[in-house]
Amino acid sequence: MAGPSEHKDYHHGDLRNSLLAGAETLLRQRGAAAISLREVAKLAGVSHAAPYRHFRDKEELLQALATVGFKRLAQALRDSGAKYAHDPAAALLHGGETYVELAVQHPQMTQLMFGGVLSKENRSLELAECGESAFEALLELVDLGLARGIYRNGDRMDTALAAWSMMHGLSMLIIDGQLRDSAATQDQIRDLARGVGNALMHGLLR
Amino acid sequence: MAGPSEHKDYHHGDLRNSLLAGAETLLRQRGAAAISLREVAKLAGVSHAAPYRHFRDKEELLQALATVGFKRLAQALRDSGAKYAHDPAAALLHGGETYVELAVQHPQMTQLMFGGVLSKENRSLELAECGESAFEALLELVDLGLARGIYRNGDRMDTALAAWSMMHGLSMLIIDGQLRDSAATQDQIRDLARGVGNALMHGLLR
DNA sequence: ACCTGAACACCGTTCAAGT
DNA sequence: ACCTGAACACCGTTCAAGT
Repeated sequence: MAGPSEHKDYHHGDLRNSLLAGAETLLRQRGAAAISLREVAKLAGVSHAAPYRHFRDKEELLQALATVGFKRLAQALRDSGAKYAHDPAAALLHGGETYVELAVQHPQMTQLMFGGVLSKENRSLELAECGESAFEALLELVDLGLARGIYRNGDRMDTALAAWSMMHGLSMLIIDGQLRDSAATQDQIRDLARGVGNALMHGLLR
Repeated sequence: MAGPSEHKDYHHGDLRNSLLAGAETLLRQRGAAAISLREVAKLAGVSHAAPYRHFRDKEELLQALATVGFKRLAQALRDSGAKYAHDPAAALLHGGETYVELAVQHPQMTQLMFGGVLSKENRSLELAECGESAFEALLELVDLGLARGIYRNGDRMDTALAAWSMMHGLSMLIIDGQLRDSAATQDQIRDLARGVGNALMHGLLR
């Protein structure tokens, strides 16, 4: 578990990953806004200027961190597709539930990914790719249903966007504390996700 | 247009509102994260310690600013209800479109209101009341439809939450730039809102 | 190559002091 | 009552200098 180098001069063989690990700790503990490059450097046992050898600026470190979140999300959605391949409606519903549960379990990460923390321009290629990969995982869930003809609308984008909006909106409302009274426990959150999932599938109208 | 006082000693009869106006300017120009109390004070022509006479800390100023946004939102939803009182489905759809348009027109304000900028605890009474007032305006839109029996689910909370989640999610995805390609123009945004509104009303399933 | 330490221009917040 | 100016402990970023 010790560092790969025995020299005293350079404390790290892999400072970049040490910095990312420290940043994720701060993210979990105190949120994206409380991540300071100087504290991340201190956690890694290095001077406050050292991070600039590995990241152009703070933004680049935050983008690298958000990438982890998008990878996690894409994987979870693909798992839903694999698990319910025989029942495409259940696959989409389960994917939605998973989306909300993941967001609520990692609220700070979700806010970093979707909360306007990162600049809209200058997004790194890797971040863009991981975001698109997560969206593609959703599209594949939709395609399962389209292949069986279960959806009213044949446009995969329309169907995917409606599902994404519904589950994303519920997630953000819970995370931001707008539903504090009715989303306190994990059971309540699952029920909320199922409720809006049901409305998504069958519609509000009689 | 000049200050209400002729004295040179105190530049403001209403420093509190001058500070709020300056903060809103910074919010629009550069986002919530870029609001600094020191710059707000400079915009009002006052020392950097003066704001502390009117706000306990930066958080309190930001909360006062977010209150304005919630009032605007509540009013817009009530207008939809008044305009389409005879057609409750249209009222809810129009309310949803308005929600998205308002969010896209004021992205920085929306992120201040819903983006995890404000602390979840210590929310001022006024902010909480304005948030609840906006939610009540949504519930009244739902009640119009319940009175005519148009909804499958008789629970007003379930219906309201599904509608809110859908429109809130779409708004946040657009604002955060996740739909950059397909939400560039105002017309495209209206079409997206109508598309998910249609899915909300009729459901994804055939 | 990789890191340090000083420096610069910022922050939020506090507090004695002025009028 | 209302505001100022100095002070403190932080920031992100840059850069000459060390090994």
